Amino acid sequence: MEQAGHDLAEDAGVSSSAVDQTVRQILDLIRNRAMSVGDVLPTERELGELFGASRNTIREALRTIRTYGLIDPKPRVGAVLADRQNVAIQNFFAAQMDISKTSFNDIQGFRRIIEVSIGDHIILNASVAELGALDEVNGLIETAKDVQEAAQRDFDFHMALMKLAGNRMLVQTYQFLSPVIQHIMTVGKSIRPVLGETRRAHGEIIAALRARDRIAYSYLMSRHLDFGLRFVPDDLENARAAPMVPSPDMSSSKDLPHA
Amino acid sequence: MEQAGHDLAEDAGVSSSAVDQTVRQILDLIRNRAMSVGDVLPTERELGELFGASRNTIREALRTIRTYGLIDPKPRVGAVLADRQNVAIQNFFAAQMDISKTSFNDIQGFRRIIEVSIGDHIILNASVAELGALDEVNGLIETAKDVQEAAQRDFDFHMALMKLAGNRMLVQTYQFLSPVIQHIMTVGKSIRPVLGETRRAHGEIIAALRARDRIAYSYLMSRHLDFGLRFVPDDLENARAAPMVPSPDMSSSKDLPHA
DNA sequence: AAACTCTAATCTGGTCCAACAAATAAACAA
DNA sequence: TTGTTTATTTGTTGGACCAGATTAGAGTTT
Repeated sequence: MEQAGHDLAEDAGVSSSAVDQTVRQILDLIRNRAMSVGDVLPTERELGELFGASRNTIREALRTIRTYGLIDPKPRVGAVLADRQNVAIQNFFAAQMDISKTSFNDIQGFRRIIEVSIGDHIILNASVAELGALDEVNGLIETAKDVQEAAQRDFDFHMALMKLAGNRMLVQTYQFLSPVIQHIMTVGKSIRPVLGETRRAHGEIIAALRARDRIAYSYLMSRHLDFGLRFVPDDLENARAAPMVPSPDMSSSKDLPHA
Repeated sequence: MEQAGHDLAEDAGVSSSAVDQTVRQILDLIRNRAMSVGDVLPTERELGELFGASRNTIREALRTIRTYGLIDPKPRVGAVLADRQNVAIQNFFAAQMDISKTSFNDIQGFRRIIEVSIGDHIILNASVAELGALDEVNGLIETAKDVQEAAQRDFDFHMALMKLAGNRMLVQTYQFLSPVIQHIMTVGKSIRPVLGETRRAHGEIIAALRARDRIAYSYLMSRHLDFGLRFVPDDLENARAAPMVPSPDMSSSKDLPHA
């Protein structure tokens, strides 16, 4: 049976499909040329000539890279290196159909494991000034105009905590999960909007950190996360009302600054 | 900084590209027919006729769904509904994160945070039989013929622990880091090969779990990780592990070092 | 007649090709 | 400056062929 027990790279056959090879080649191209966001890839025809593949093959490879949120093709310009992984990840999770209970519980459980246990690191690393900045971030929560912005502020606070732990892998992982976490927050807040309570809970957490009280931190953070999760329904089906299922790809969304 | 413009919910994508529409249609098809893993989608030609799109468009849409890990096309059969999100999520991981920018200390610190704090979850979730299986995995360590295999066995033990915690996100994250972790282990063991000590330390950890003693687990695991880290030099720049370039799709995921 | 073997037709995804449509950056004209 | 044209690029289509696996069937053997 197909079980996850096996390691990846079992057959490691050198012969993969032309599209897969092209994906690798394009990613290598991006890496070797040290391209960054905003740069444009060669045109599809040029890539085809470069790698000896037809334009259809190139397009399928670009479609994969595009699904990762790494590029955003524009007519007349080419594929622009993009930074839309958050949208891509959101689409990824939205495409999973059994996303309802298990996956969200997994992610919340993952948060719980991480956030509760970083107290020690924050206590060791964070300065008084940094804790003050935390207070400032927390204060913004109640200025949110709508549910989505409130979720954004809430997430900002937890992300600020992550950063204080002083571990980049931690921050990257949390960043990776940010679309889903914010979605969970949005759903929870739209069901039960209690910005004041959230702010107070965050404040208590900050106070525990100021007192360098790791026991209090663990308790308060654990309680805070449990409380938030309580109001997330088991079936997130109606959650589709929230902006969880945008266009499958990024579809060159124009980021109008004011619209 | 992240651009604050959240464009997710605004236009709801009334007029997206044909490929994007097709992706949605195929996903809807899967949902409406209540298809599950193992079922086969209609052929590309049939889908094209069904949705009024050319086969190339269908193929690009399928390529996206494939990148999500939802299907696994097989010649002469069709696109089989698959359950390869674990591989897919790793590719998304790799596409977003630049491991090279995180130091090995970051990754070890990340391990420490996770592995030390999952004791509670293992104590709650793991049965006696599962702890016995853990013993079995641990016993294989001293059968390793070379350093690399020893690192593999060592990693297997820690991965088995992760799985006992009962959180898939955790397992996927650990799986994603496996090349780097195993590399660290390999370096450490080649500097100071102490398979017996490792096995004994693991045994103590298992004993703590059997006794449902969370304090002992935290202490022993923490000591174990610190001990292993002590013999890893700080700069592992020259000895990079496998590159973290994502395998394009799930088909035959291979982590061959380039060059 | 029934069972087995080998072969050819058939169906699938994988790849390629040529063309046209739509969008738009850039050059150009008013 | 403003509107228009042009050229280039992606988006989409319809077709073609290939490699490989499955299937149907003819032929052979029991």
